[in-house]
Amino acid sequence: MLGKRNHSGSVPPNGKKKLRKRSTVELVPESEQIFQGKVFYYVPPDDKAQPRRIRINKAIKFGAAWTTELSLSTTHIVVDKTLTFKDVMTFLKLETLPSNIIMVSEDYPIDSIESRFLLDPKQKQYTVSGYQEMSKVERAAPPSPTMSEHASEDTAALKQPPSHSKELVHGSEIDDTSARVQISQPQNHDMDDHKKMIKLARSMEHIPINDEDDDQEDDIPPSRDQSDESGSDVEPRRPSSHNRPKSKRKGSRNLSFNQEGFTCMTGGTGITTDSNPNARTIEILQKMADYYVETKDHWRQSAYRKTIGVLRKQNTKISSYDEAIRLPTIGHRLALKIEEIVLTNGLRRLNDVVSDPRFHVLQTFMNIYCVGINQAWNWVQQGHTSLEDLKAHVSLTKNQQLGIEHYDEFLTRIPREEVTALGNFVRDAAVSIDPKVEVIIGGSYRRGASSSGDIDFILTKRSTTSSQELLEFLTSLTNHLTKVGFLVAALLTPSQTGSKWHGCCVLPGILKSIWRRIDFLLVPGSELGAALIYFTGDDIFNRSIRLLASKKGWRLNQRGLYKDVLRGPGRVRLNEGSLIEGADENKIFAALGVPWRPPEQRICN
DNA sequence: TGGCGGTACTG
DNA sequence: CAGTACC
DNA sequence: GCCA
Repeated sequence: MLGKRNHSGSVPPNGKKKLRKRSTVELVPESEQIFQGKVFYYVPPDDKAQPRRIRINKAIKFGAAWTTELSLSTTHIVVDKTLTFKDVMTFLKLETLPSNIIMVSEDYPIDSIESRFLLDPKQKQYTVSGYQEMSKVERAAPPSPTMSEHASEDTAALKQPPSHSKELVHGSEIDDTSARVQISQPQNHDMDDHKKMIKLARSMEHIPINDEDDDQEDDIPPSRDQSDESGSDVEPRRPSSHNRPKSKRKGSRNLSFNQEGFTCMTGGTGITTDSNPNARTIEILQKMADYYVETKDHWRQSAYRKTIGVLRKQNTKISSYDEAIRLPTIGHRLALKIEEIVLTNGLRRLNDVVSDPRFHVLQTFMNIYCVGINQAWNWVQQGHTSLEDLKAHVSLTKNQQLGIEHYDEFLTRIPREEVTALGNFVRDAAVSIDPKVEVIIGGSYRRGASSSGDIDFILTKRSTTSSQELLEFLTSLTNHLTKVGFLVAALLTPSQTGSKWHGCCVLPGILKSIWRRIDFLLVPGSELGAALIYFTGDDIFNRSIRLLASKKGWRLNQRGLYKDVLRGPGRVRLNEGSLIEGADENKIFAALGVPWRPPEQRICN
């Protein structure tokens, strides 16, 4: 039933589908792997039904990769015979089929395997019903109600949107690092198998990566900084051979984890690594991380970002598998990849992705403010290739329109001196409205960055105990700053219980000044410490220290550190907990057993 | 095998 | 609710 | 992706 399915589907809120390792699937000899380099997306995209599971496993056996998330590298959509073309397009929320994806019926892989050869997908028996009519005539044909009972069950499954978590299953452990190249070039439907094979062979010849040159690293001199990237996570490191779990700290629970392993315990070095011996490796891994954004595989992306963070801290070049695997957060596959990068100056897998023009389009779209992976992916799927396309053909929210209008500006970094100047401007205005208000610049600026992606302000007042008490002040401030031409747009304003304001500003009186992203956070004095930790970051540090708190049975957020937090299955929080400390940054560190470190040493990314 | 931060706002 | 954002 |  559909209700049940939808319900259970939404229970694991982050789509925890997991990559099912088919280590049990034994591959046929490589020469017989007719699906080598192909990536199959099945509809419905699961293997819950026994027959489909068997078919999928068989395809994997013959070299296919199986994905449950449509992505740039998908080569085939394999459709259950009970479904029509329109069903599939509706399910995928597509208007047209991307030209380089082949849609076939479920018989296609089976027959190909039998004939030991990639068959012509255009043959009638492999086309999905409704496909030809749709492509010939351009009329909106009503869905043919010719479905068996079995079919209706499967269409019910389609109600579940194709979001969340992808699985890419290769038959062997070797997968992506190895020579299993993803073929992502357009494969015209009228290209015959022979030509395809030639093309495939050719594509496997190149090893080095194309530097698509768009990455002028400019000057990111000292320090990293915040908003250039975000959304990684942190977790304990391997117990570093020497220091053992040792005694428990403070009144905390039975600590069955190694606190020393948390990134927040050591933080960043604080040293400004200008040139890192692992720069090239980092560059490639960063692109891999970008690629995994594309696949919506958030956690895999995180793993890459963590690895990048670790490599950045090394002052020697990590060249071999053995060197790499000893480092925290670097496991078997990343160690393999690091070795391959050093050896070949690139990663074969990546080459195919970055050379796909859609990859760049996707990245372009995602750089629009308030456009994320899902929106960007949908637009790419619909065939849009430029910001002009979007302006002309899709409906944009107000913020997205602003994002496009000021696309380059929002990507332009703000020199530290300008942040200081903007800060002074805000401070003067704030104090003139309420002399008791304090203005603190947070974000990468507080971490000492020489340039920032945006400007973050904490607005606080000693005597206050709730952010609402500052709402009126905020209104006066934004009104005033708007009137004098400092604030030029509001992107997000606080709800009645809210505490954040997002918008844009310029330094008045400067010709052709650049629009800057600016954020205000209202903070009562009683929460200043927690807010400082939050607003100083970086994001990796925040995740690490919050995870640490959670392992102790506590909770850290931007308002305070709380104890006695009960959590249910999946760490779902069941209660608020009771406040340990909120006002003093230092005391929060101390309570958690984290050695104090100044903001500059919280750069973990 | 199931974790991987915790929150606020929009549509 | 999903999506996007903040660090 | 990695880790407990």
